[in-house]
Amino acid sequence: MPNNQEYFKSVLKQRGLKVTNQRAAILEVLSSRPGKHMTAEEIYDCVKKTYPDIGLATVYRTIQLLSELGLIDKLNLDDGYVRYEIGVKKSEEVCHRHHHLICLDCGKIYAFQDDLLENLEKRIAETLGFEVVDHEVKLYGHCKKCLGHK
Amino acid sequence: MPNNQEYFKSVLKQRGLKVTNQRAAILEVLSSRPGKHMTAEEIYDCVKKTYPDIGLATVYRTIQLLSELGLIDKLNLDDGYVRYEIGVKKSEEVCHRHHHLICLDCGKIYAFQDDLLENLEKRIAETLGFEVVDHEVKLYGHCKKCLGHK
DNA sequence: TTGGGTGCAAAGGCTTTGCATGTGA
DNA sequence: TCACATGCAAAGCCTTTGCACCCAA
Repeated sequence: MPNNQEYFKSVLKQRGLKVTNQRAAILEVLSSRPGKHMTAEEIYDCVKKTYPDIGLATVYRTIQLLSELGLIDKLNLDDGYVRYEIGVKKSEEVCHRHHHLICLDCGKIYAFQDDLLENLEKRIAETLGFEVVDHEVKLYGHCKKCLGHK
Repeated sequence: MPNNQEYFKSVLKQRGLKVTNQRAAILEVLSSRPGKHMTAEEIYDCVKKTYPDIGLATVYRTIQLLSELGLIDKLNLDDGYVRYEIGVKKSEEVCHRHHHLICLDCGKIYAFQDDLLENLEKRIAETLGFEVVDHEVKLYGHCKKCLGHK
């Protein structure tokens, strides 16, 4: 994913931060697995294959940085792990975060986009005076595959 | 909230579990604060006023139990604490969980009900074959009060 | 050269668990 | 009576932090 790497480098330089092999390797791991939600430990294990000397602390520090830069998205499934996936934002415009379908049977996570919430947010702004700037939607249920197995 | 307490007792007995003072006290704390989202520590501090000998472990064990029984709802704001609030379910029918508006400025949490998601869920079932049974929606932004302060 | 970055180990902080004692039914 | 519940303290577990060394710019 050279696009991501180039953009990544420019953002870092812009902030006076350094482009290190570790940071590039971590971004590469996530970039090469779009839609995959990885824990810090999983990222650590993957990066170690190409960069054996990396430390877990660096992984934590880097995913926090990448998250702040908006390059990766955070997902919390309340199972004790915070997961990360490569961001889908392609422009500088406001990009509504995609939502997640979580299968209660197999644990698989599906993503979907929907603009339905825009109406809701508009209504909330009108009635409650609350200005929504971000949202997180998680739908739990049973996926097609697991329903078929019954 | 005698209604909650009665229902609570019947559910426990039904499962062969005991109605202890500690459990009743914890439920009472949450019942008397509808819409308030409390951490385990906050519940612990409140319960200690009426039941000084209670242990923090009991609070954790009880909120887990109450959550499994569907009497209280869990809310995770990703700040390191899991919060709980008294459930709003009043009947045995499927009751869609209410949603939360979280102010990024003052941290206050507002609740709202909306049936908008039903359309979305129906569409997801039709197009993806995914059967939604529960959902969690969090909207982040700026509340009326904080917007006024600017 | 040099200030940010990294690795390692230790510390943090919320939550769970083991075990002996207590108690509701 | 007796299985379930509680309190205390210790352990678990994910994540963060301190510090000396390293390295991209």
